[in-house]
Amino acid sequence: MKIGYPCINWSIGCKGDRTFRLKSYSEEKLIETVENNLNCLEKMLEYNFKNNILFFRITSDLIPFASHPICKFDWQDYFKDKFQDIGRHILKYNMRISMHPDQFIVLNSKSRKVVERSIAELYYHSEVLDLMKLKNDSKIQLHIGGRYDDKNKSISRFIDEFKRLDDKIKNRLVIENDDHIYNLNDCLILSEKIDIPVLFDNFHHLIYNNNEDIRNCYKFVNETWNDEDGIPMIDYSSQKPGSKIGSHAENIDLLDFKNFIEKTEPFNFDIMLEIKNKEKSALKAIEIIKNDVRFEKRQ
DNA sequence: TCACGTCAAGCAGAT
DNA sequence: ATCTGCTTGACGTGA
Repeated sequence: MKIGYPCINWSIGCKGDRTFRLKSYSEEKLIETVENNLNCLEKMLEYNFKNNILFFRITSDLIPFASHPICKFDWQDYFKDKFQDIGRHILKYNMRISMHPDQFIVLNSKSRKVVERSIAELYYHSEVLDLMKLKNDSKIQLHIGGRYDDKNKSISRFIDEFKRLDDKIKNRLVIENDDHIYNLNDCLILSEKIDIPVLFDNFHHLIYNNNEDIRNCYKFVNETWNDEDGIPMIDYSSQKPGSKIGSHAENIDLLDFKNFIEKTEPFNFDIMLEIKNKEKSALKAIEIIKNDVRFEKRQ
């Protein structure tokens, strides 16, 4: 059971998601920015290793405009050695990596242009993981997409597009339940059809579910991940007190987290904390697991 | 140095 | 119609 946080570390004064405006695009600027981003990524991973945080989500902004037509630069080749170096560290540290393309990536869009752009962006994500030579247990997590007033047709479009994807994307893609269109049940049904792992998001599930027995959920989710995929990844968050339903907490709610871990027994997962203060909450979560003998066997 | 308008990209739901 | 949230502010021009 690895604990992680997404994309940004607030403690080390360096973030790996620096970008710039399309208008100011130049190769020099791209190289300079990516150099910074990769160096910061390295530092964040070092910090994580020292603190036993062995799960991390790499930002989609690592290579700005990587999938945009304006980018003709062969960043894959230029940064090949650096990527390999980072990848070697990840493997040596026994870390797990995920990525999460942002809201513009909609594989089941009704617009062909949006679908093509989405595929290009997914390709970029898989290139990053491939350049680091990470195994297929490093995943790219995506929601199923839009509803467009017809869920069945929209799911069919997802299936059609998925089947046409390059194997290197297919081998890394996992689907995540969202909090208002496609819930866990939808993901499990789709998973059965195209054999794709389901990444369970407990907070989305809390907001949007089918009143399932939670232990059954973990059981079914668990079955969608095979040996090559690694143990299942889970996104964990809790409600920000006093805020709109669905707002992610600033700080980890230790009682809720403990409760959550207890309920997932006996399954083993890697847990991504979608909590705003990032590494601070990860450190607390790791303490909880370390100090509870019941959780020992699942480490 | 700082204020502030704007930023590659989609979609749904609230106002 | 327009705004907001999503995983998250921050780029960069103009004064």
